[in-house]
Amino acid sequence: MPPANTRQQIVNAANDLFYRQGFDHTSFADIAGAVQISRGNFYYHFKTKDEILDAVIETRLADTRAMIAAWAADSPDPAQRIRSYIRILITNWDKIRCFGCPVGTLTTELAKLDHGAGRAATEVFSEFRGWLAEQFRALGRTEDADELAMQVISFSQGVATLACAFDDEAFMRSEVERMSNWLDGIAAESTRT
Amino acid sequence: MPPANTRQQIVNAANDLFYRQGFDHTSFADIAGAVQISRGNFYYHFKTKDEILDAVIETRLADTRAMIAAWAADSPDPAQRIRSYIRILITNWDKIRCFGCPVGTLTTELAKLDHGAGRAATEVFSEFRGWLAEQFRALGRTEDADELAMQVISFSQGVATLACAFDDEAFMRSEVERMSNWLDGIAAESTRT
DNA sequence: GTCTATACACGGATAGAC
DNA sequence: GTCTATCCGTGTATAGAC
Repeated sequence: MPPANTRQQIVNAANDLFYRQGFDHTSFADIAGAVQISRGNFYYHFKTKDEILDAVIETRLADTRAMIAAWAADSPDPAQRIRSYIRILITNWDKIRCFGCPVGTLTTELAKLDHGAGRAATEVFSEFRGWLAEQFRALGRTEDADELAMQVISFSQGVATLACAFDDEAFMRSEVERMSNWLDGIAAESTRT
Repeated sequence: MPPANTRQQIVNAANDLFYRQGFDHTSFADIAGAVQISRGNFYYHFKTKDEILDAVIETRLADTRAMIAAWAADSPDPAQRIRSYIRILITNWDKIRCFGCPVGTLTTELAKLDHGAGRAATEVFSEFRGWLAEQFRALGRTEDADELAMQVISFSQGVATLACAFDDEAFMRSEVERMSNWLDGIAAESTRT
């Protein structure tokens, strides 16, 4: 088949490398090597490294929206939908154990670099946050929906960070289980009324 | 007064810069500038950048032990001791809001760099983990003391990551409050027997 | 112990041929 | 659109004077 759009190949490779090595530590040479393209070439597609970062974040934002849409299509049950989010820890464990959460690690790296794209990177969190809050609202938690959404994301960030540091799958699994039980409790409250 | 040991000054400056800018992104020039020393000079004290990192981690480990000892001296009450840990989020908020947790962000960075010192960095987590588990054991939770310790650390990591991304002090404070209430519940169980 | 000078590789970025 | 060649700053690290 004809190779996909070179620009998109660059973004895909950068997306992966920024996750695995960090943004700052990833060089043009790294990306060029992954795409099998000459270093000089992709200045045709992107003028600066920051432009690549912007494109990567845009891609991640789109991927996030697609993932959320898929979860929404999977089940109409709000609790089940929230569970889908929590279970990313299991689904992506192979990568998370090595590199942590792509969203959390990028935002903190950009914070340390004092990089302007930090706000854009945080948008990915906001996407999850808004959608999770919707689900909690559907469970009758109109007052604290946003707070609960933040708690769920915070939970997953903590587990990702610690489970990666200790490379501890058992801890990750027991925490997912615990969170799932907590969710059952909230869902039960909502059906009781 | 006579300037403190140059070696220690270097380590202190590196400690701070590694936290604020990240290890990889901090150059010798940055450290030299902070210590007001010539670049060439501190090769007398450290042969490589990795050696500075080792010294920084050693310092952090010592600082952690000192902090724990201070908390232990502050109160004999295990619940209060655990609360001291949780309240770091408030105490160090000025820095955490900008740079996250020093321990969590360093371990994840070193994981991405595939740096050998990652294991040493994780030791700082282990120090907290062991001590927190002791406190939960003192509260009668002999079975799941270590798991609870991990939950507390995981909690603080999640809050640090999210509160930093959104620069949201209110969220951090409400979460510290929630965790504190959870702790009260555990402490109450222990006195009931 | 501290400095200056310098070696040398790698980083991002540009020019211009094909 | 893709390549080669190249510029220039910065990064780690060394040599050697003081």
